[in-house]
Amino acid sequence: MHDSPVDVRGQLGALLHAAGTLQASAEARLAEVGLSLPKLMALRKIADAGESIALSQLATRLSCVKSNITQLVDRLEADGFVSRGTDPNDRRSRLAVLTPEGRDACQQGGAIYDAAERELLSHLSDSEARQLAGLLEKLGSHSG
Amino acid sequence: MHDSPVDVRGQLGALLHAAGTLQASAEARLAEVGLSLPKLMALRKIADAGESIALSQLATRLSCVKSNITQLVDRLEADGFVSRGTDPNDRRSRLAVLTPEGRDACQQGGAIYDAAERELLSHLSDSEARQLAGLLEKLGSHSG
DNA sequence: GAAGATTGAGAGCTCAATCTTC
DNA sequence: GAAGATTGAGCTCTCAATCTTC
Repeated sequence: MHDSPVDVRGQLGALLHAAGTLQASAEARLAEVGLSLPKLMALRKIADAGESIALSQLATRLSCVKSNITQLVDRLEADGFVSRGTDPNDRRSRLAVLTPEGRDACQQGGAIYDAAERELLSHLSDSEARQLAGLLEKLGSHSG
Repeated sequence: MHDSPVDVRGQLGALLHAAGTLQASAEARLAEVGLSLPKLMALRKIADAGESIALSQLATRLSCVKSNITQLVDRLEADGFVSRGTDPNDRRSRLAVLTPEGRDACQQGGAIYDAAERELLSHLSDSEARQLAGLLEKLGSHSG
């Protein structure tokens, strides 16, 4: 449930550890509606794109490799949250289409995720939240 | 190479994203000496414990499940960085023992990791680094 | 029975190679 | 040939079940 069992003796370690803890916490709550973080993120992207999106586009928007999406959609399809459609304009392309069950799961999972986020922020004052966002951005902008 | 392809529209997402990016960056550099982050963390723990430690202890110190350690040590053993020993006092227990190659890898990987950490911190002033540490600690203390 | 380790099944990720379609 | 998707192999991780030893 904690994906990164790393040491905590440094800033890098502290950051990774905090992220891992938060991620595990979010995953645990999402499990109650049959979702994981990656699954929820995928569902949200599909919903954002208007209930249907090419697998290739999904990979780009989730910043991951195409083969990963193939498998993620396989599982989402097995869950009944997504179905695969075809693009009439390009027979190479496959579409991930949200099912009614997928829309429900996205709705519920999204609420859980947003609540987790609000709870996270509730421990920080507005100015602290802004500080954190700024620091993370500063860190992120230097590691491409 | 990026373990968490999550959305970035919130603090939680931003944190997870920053951690993922940093982790990917560290992994990429470690790959040059044949190591991954989990492998390095394990080697460091073994070294810290005096070049030898029970698998059970290793699991505890890396905050992960025992079966994960079994497999991680399998790979480390295949790499030639670790060998399995027995505890004369308890025949149930198995020891992870650092090989000379493992010690070298730990040394080199540790230097790479520390350099990555220094580089990370170089983008922050001392007071910013303290702020970040404080904020992360604040976040972490409320998610058990 | 409890503790230590392992095995089996499976989620989530990567890369390299392949297949189809453009 | 290039783009979209998939498959196969492998890493990291979890949980449940098992085996040995205490």
